[in-house]
Amino acid sequence: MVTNATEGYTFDVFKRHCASHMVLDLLSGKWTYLTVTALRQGRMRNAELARKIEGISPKMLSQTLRGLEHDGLVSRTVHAEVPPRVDYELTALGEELAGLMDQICIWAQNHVPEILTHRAANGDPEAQERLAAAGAR
Amino acid sequence: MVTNATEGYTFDVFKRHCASHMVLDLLSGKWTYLTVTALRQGRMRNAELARKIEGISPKMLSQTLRGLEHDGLVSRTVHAEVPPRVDYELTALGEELAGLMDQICIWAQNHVPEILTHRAANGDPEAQERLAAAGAR
DNA sequence: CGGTATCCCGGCCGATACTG
DNA sequence: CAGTATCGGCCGGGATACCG
Repeated sequence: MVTNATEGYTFDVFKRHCASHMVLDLLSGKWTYLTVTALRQGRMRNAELARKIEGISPKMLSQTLRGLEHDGLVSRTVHAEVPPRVDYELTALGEELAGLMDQICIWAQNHVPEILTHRAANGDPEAQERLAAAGAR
Repeated sequence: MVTNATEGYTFDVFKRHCASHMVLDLLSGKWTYLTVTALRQGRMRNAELARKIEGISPKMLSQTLRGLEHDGLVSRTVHAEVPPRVDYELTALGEELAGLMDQICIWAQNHVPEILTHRAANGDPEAQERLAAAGAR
């Protein structure tokens, strides 16, 4: 229920609240992000994706894709062949989201050193190690 | 280790890989997203944030903020007063990310019905319920 | 008021093994 | 090759109680 409901304000709060949860559902998965951005490169079959994402288990790939399909972000087309072949592709909806996600991905890429520095300054041993490794290279 | 390392290709893969994990670390938290976007409204104290985010426990708020501070996305300033007062504010770095996150948030807001429809079509009972409730209003 | 420590559960996710 | 079923560990995160 929407608690702080002043007149005329209710729906916006509701939308905010609802949207937030949707966003969380969409992003929360460990692999969702990688899968979506990987699919930006175009229609792709299962094995291809698995190779791109590197580290994902067949189970999680399948599971993630089903989740995305469930939300209408990814379309799945099965070809009646032997051996079986399945293609995945971003829908128009998914494409929009993927674009936004990619922005964040790019941002993250460009600021990795900066963030790493902050972490190291705050005593994160892993970050310090990474920085040292990067410096040594 | 980077497995599929062709010459000259290694570093990009490394960057991608590294960035991906950073992104995941940044976004994975259930509350990170909400906290960051909430902070977009400006400097704010703990209790204020707790009210804005609605549903977050003190523990998770604290924990999330510490994580963000750790990465240099949020600055924390303590005022020597009684009762104690602490302000949180996005850093320049955090502001950048917040802008991007907000894009996704807005996108999600605008596409809630669409996604809900997809989910309902795929037999998600909760989505069906929500749609019915929205329709009845 | 702001923050932490402790307990504990649900579910995410990985590994493995198996069907079509 | 695509996908599922099952088991199990791990940890995110909620509730509660407690310090400065």
